[in-house]
Amino acid sequence: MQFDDKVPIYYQIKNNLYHRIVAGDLAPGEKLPAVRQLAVDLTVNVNTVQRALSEMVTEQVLTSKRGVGNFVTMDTARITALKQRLSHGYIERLYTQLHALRLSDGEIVTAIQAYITANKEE
Amino acid sequence: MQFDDKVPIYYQIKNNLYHRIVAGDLAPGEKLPAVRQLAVDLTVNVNTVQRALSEMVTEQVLTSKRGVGNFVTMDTARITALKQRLSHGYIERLYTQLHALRLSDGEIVTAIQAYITANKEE
DNA sequence: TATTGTGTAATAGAGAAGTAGAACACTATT
DNA sequence: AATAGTGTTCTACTTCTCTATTACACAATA
Repeated sequence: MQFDDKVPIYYQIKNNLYHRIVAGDLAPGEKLPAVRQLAVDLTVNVNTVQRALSEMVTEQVLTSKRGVGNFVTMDTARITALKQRLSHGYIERLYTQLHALRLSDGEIVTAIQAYITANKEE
Repeated sequence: MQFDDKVPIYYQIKNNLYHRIVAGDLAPGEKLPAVRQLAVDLTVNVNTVQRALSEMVTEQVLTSKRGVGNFVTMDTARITALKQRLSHGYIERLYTQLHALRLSDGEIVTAIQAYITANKEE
C-alpha cells in the first residue's frame, strides 16, 4: 500500500480498511491480522496501526478482544451504512470540485462517462 | 475559507487558487492581492501563503515581480491544461474509490446522476 | 530622495504525526 | 505453570507544518 504524504498515514489506513470491509474482502466477524503483522505488511509502525484501529473500534466498525485480536463488526447494517456514507461523500466531493471548475451538471456526467469509456479500451 | 486539518494549509491554498484561476474568477494577467493581505484574508501566516505562491510560480501558473506583486499567468493554454489536469484527477480518484467499494461502471454513473437529481430539487 | 507597498528570506518555537523500543495486560495452548 | 501470541500503553526522538517576528530587496511615487 502506498501512501499520500499530504494526509496522515493512520487516516489512510482507516480508509483502506473501510474499503476492504465494505468490499467484503474482510467479512463481518472476520479476524484481522495481528497489529504487528499489519505494521510489517504496511511498512509502518505498530503505533500508527494501533491509532487507526482504535479509532475504528470507537466507531464500532471493529471490535477488539485483548489478547485475542481485532474483528470486523457483525453488524451488517453498520457496514451498509458505512458504504453509503463513503460513496455519498466521495460523490459529493467530486461534484463540488468540478462545480468549482465551472463544469455544468451535464458536463460532469459527460466527463465521467468519457472517462469510463476511455478506461474500458485499455 | 475553512481548512481541512488533515491536509497542509499551504496545499489547500494552492488548490483554492487553482480553482479561482480555472474558473476565471482570477483572470490571466490579473494581479493577486498582496501576500500580507492574503494572509489576513485567510487568517494564516505570510510564510504559509508564500509557500503556496512560490510553488505556483515554479509551476508557472503564477509569475512574480519583486516589489510589485504576483500575477496570474498570461498563458491561457497553461490554464486550460491545468483545468484538464484537475478535473481528470478528480474523476480518476472518484472512480478508483467507488470501484474499491465494488460499484460497477453502470452503478457509478447512476449514483452520480441520482446525486445531481436529488441536488436540483433542494 | 524619502516613504510606502510589495515580494523574499531567515530564525526560533510550538504542535502533530510518525518511528523506535520497551513494557504491561490478557488469552490460548502446551 | 510456562510459553507464545495478542492488544495496549508509554517515553523519547525526528520531521514536517505552521506561526511569529524580523530583516532585506525592489518598485512606485510623492
